[in-house]
Amino acid sequence: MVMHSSPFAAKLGSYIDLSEPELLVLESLHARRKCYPAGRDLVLQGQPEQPAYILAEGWVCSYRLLAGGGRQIVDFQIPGDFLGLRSVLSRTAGQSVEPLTKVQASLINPQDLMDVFARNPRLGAAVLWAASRDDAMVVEHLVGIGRRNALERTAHLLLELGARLTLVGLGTKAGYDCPLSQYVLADALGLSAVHVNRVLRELREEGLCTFRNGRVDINDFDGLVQLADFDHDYLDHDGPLYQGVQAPRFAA
Amino acid sequence: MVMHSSPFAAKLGSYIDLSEPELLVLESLHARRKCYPAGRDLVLQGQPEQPAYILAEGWVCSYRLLAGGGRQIVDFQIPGDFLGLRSVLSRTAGQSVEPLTKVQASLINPQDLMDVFARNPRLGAAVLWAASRDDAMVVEHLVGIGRRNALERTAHLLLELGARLTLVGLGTKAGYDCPLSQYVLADALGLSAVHVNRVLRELREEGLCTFRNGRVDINDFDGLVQLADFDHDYLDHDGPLYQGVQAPRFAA
DNA sequence: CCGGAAAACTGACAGAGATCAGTGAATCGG
DNA sequence: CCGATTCACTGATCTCTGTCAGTTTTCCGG
Repeated sequence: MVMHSSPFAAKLGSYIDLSEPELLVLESLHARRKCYPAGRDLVLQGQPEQPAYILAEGWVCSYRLLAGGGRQIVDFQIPGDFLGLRSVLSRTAGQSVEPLTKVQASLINPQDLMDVFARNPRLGAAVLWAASRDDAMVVEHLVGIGRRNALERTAHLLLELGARLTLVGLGTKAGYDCPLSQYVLADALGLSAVHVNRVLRELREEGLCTFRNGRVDINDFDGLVQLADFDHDYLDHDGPLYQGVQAPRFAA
Repeated sequence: MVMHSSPFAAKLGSYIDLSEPELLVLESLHARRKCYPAGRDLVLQGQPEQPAYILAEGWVCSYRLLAGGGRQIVDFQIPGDFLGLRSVLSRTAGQSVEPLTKVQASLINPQDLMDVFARNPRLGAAVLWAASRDDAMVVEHLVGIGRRNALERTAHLLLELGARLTLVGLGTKAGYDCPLSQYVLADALGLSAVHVNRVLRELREEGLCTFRNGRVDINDFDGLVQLADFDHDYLDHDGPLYQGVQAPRFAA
């Protein structure tokens, strides 16, 4: 793997080899990079004409609010991830997007994005793949909440975050920095904060992993994987389709 | 709304006005229509090169299997819906697709599909919108399983199915035919079949809706909507984006 | 460095839903 | 049309997770 200037390039670069010009194009998307404080939503559920961003630094979550006052976090975004890509396509945002830490993000002009894709089909394919990986993660969360118990589900989330962070150079098999509070974790896992606390304690006592002071230490990777029934495939299987994009079909 | 020859055309036609030629193109996609028995998977999770279909008749579910033997149904597909569209993009199928009844479906050649989109951008946009609606439904299921109790969740699913069936002319506000068993419902709702039974009884006793002998009768639509916190928006908001597809931006 | 606020943590108790172990009702292929 | 299989349905019990009501620890701005 090449040294990458941005997590976004690192992420795409881990699936297709990026040429010098392509790296420059990706860099150009970061032109309007700005800093945003934690807690103030970047995208608002139900609002039209919401912006899209590429996240350069910090953590973000996308969530849905319910009438009863509860919220369900659908996914977390980490550096290199798109924010609100869906709302570019479907006009109205289905979810809100909130920074969980101070973040740096680049505002994306939809038209610029389309132009980039038109001129660099491989990048378009890579982003499309990334979007479809995001969908796969949502499905995985659905499966987890529907069919895994609290312990398995929590282990699964911690592993998933670890895998994603490792991809952009922000984590290893041994652990990663994680700014999520137990309340936030609870909103993502469909649990109460109290129970998240109990579950984290159990993971610690079982010698599987330790989540403390903003740091996740994975003590027994294989044990965790087994407990969570964690299947790495949904995160990094084939990568984007090249046929018809990189080269015409008959050339294969 | 015009009289439509297929549920697929009915679905797309409810969001963009379809011209005569466009209707013919949609019809041509149904060329390889075939019948498939209940229970034999059409798409297999984890397998590469899986086919895609447009469902013409019958009910289908897409699901994920877990190591423990449980399964989580991610979504149901009804006539007019795409099957395995995602696997066309990402090479490997993330979910299996199983017919719940005898079905009729049209096998789709990915290349044909791309050609159709290239020549009929409005149809491409409409299908893209439909795909994004599918994603919104998955998110809605996630929110439901994470934050709604069994009664609300079940009510929500029954309402969602009703709305979708109504769109393609297979249901009304008053009810619809529904071939789902309580076991299947349980796999979709993240509940046990026993509890689904109890929940359905309660919905019946509360005078909200009656699910019996393959028929859902909605007795108190507004009551159900309120109980489920059902927000129709995620199913039928704006429809696809026209800008940049139907006409260049400056023409607006 | 200090005080206040947020986050982490804990025990006691309650409740939603799972599991177990069945009995009736419907459906269907032969 | 009949036996078998699937599906619908029920009560009793158990357990996982939520709720309540705190205390302690950590963090952060002034």
